[in-house]
Amino acid sequence: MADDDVTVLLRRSSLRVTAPRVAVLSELQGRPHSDVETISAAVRARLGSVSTQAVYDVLRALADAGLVRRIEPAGHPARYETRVADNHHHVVCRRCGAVDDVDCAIGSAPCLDASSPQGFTVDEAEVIYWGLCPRCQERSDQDGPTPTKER
Amino acid sequence: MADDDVTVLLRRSSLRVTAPRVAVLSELQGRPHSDVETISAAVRARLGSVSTQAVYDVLRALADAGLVRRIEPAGHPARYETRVADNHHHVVCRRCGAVDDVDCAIGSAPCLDASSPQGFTVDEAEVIYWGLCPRCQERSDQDGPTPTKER
DNA sequence: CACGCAGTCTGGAACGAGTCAAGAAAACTG
DNA sequence: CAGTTTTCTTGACTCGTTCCAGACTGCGTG
Repeated sequence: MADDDVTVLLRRSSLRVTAPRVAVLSELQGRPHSDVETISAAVRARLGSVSTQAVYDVLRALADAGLVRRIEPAGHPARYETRVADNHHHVVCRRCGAVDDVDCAIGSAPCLDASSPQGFTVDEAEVIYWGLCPRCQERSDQDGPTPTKER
Repeated sequence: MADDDVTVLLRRSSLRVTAPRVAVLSELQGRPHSDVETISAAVRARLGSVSTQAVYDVLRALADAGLVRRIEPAGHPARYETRVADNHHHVVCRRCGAVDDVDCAIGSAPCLDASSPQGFTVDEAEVIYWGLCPRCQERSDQDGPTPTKER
């Protein structure tokens, strides 16, 4: 997606159009499920120098505006993705933390009715599948036993 | 559950029976979904003094042995529970972090088949429902608008 | 098209949860 | 019980993330 389109996206959410924002959003399109460090590196490669703080701020602004979704798999730093319109879930590799999309097994969001437990008001059902990515499956066939729950 | 029973549990998993372990496990039975701090406090009230580190170590040992399950809701410290035999899920309050059990919507574990996405080997489907607990619903009716995604 | 200010960015300090390391102190083994 | 192995204590430290104060800037207004 061209930077122009990203600009339109930002404007449409009444967010100021700044270089860091354009860069973050644009880089994120090409690298779904990146963590802050990866994003920072990409943004810096493009703009020269951007503070880590700015990246955090931008990501928060984008997330608040609904342009970006934050994923926080237990035991791994947060990831971000731009695929935000639909209701999909994620597979996370126990060993290397790789993340991939999984289309919703059931239907529309929240895709599972929690049977209104204990008076809670539920507005989102988050599903995370845990397992091993292809690459790590290979590795564990060779060296050593399957990792246990890890840490 | 009496400490004797807890002792048996530990032995059965070939874990050494130490005061901190008995205390942690036993307190956890009465307080499901406690975080480390709560557990430490309870254990100290019972034993006098136990280092935080010991609590972490004990919890890890128990988790590795499968006597305890660790829950890590994004943005909240880890919680622990002793209900491990069945396959159930959790509701988490966006505002106060309260956790409650939800019986599995579908069937046995993993209760949702990830349609074997991108070659991942899936061994667990984790479901977290996000919402507001009864108490926080009240509070938000009064003071101020519903919290957005929080943070 | 200069002005002004809310909204952004920089750099650095600070924080909470959790981990690592080394030695002292217990729990099983025979 | 003496020996061996595991666990607990203490304290320093990492990592991801947030907070703060001040400098800077995109952009609606006059």
